[in-house]
Amino acid sequence: MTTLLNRRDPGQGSASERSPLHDDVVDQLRQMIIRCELVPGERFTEQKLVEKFGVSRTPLREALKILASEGLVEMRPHRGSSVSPISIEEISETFAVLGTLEEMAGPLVCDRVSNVDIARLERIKDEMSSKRDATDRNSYFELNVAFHQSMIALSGNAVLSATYNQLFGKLQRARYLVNDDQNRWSESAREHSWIMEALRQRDGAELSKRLREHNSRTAQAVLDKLRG
Amino acid sequence: MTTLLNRRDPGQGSASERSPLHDDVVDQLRQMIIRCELVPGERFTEQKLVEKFGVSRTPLREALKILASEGLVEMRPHRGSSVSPISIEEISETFAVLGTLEEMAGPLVCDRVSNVDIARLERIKDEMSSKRDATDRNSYFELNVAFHQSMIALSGNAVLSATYNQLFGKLQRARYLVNDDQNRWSESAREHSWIMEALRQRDGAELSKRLREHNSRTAQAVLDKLRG
DNA sequence: CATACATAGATTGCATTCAATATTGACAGG
DNA sequence: CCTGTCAATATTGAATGCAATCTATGTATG
Repeated sequence: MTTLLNRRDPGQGSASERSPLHDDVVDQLRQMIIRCELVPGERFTEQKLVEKFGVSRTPLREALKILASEGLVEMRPHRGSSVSPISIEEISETFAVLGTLEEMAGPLVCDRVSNVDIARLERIKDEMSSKRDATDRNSYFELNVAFHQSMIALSGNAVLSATYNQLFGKLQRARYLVNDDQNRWSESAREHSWIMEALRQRDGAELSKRLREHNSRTAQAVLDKLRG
Repeated sequence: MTTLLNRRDPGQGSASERSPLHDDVVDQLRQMIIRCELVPGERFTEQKLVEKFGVSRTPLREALKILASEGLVEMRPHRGSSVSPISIEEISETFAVLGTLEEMAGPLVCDRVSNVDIARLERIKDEMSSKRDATDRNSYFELNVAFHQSMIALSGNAVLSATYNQLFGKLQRARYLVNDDQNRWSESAREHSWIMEALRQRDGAELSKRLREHNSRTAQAVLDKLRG
């Protein structure tokens, strides 16, 4: 492959929708980091990445800056960039904050959620279950992201939602390392069902409780795996 | 003034501490935006900023990208950058999230805070009071930032702290527009004292409650001002 | 007179070049 | 043999130049 980029060229579609180059680089790099194709701590020279992606240093560096602001890469002046190491401490702290945000969202979501919204979430959950034996865990991952982020988005608080998504993203790598655990997998599916049940009943307090429980269990599983 | 930048040149001090150019630009621009010297919504061409700061377009653009990730500027492809408008909705939502994070921090802080920490916060609070009649509100502002951010930092959860600081930063502009209200000013000073009292007693639940109360009142004052 | 289109100017996106800094390796001194 | 210093190389930081895109003005047409 001469370039990793596979850009959508608007061609005739609604023109002027061409995305900046660095956005594509960001997306590609983010995925590679989340999927641990770039191992945590690994240092990369700009030259290597330039060759890999087939772009010049300017958009590449813009991409690195963005990923740095997301916490996925670290940049030290004059010393290059590297993939952020996975810190168990940081993972643990992130789970704690996410749990609090989910708890906050519970009542807000129940106040606003429509039947259509619930149906959408059910579909996502069911599709996730159908991927039970999936050989490729990437689609399961995407669905899990969609489930949780869609849920929080229903709170109607865009700042909450954006903050949540940002922190959620920082956990993806750690989750990825762990999601081959079949026990935790089915446990998680059950918890998703409980969560949906509370949502259908519009019981905000109960939804908060179950979200936190789910968060707590997931954190436990991820951290156990990382430590063991 | 030929350039707005006033860089610290390491000279002989611990060498190699030279910060990248764009960091200085970021700091300057951030302050100008927070202090509303650049009015919300205002569009700026890169050329203008290049002349103002005396740097080339490359570091300037890097600076804009960073501020965009902080939510202070908006960049649209091929259409340039502008100061993010202040949205009352967004301000309100941000206060809500901050309140939740402070509530989360309360018990954590009380579990870990030392007498030295408390003394440091007291000093900040007292200094803030001494700036009561300050003609320049900038130092009051800095102290208020220090008070709240130092408090949350004592939680020991670095992710919580970073998230809090980021959101706090997005509110600074709105606060700045409001802080000439003398009534709210003295009310706020009293609330700070109450907060310190709960902290001295290491009463986590009470600290959470008072932090949320303070947050709620501040939000009310800011939003009232913005609406009126 | 209003609207659509075309062209010129302005502005941003990307590539390349030049400068500053860090890293590596060799060599001299202890 | 180890350690500290200095030079050579590699790498990042900043500036400049070129190409692509948008915006604004003026003209033609209904």
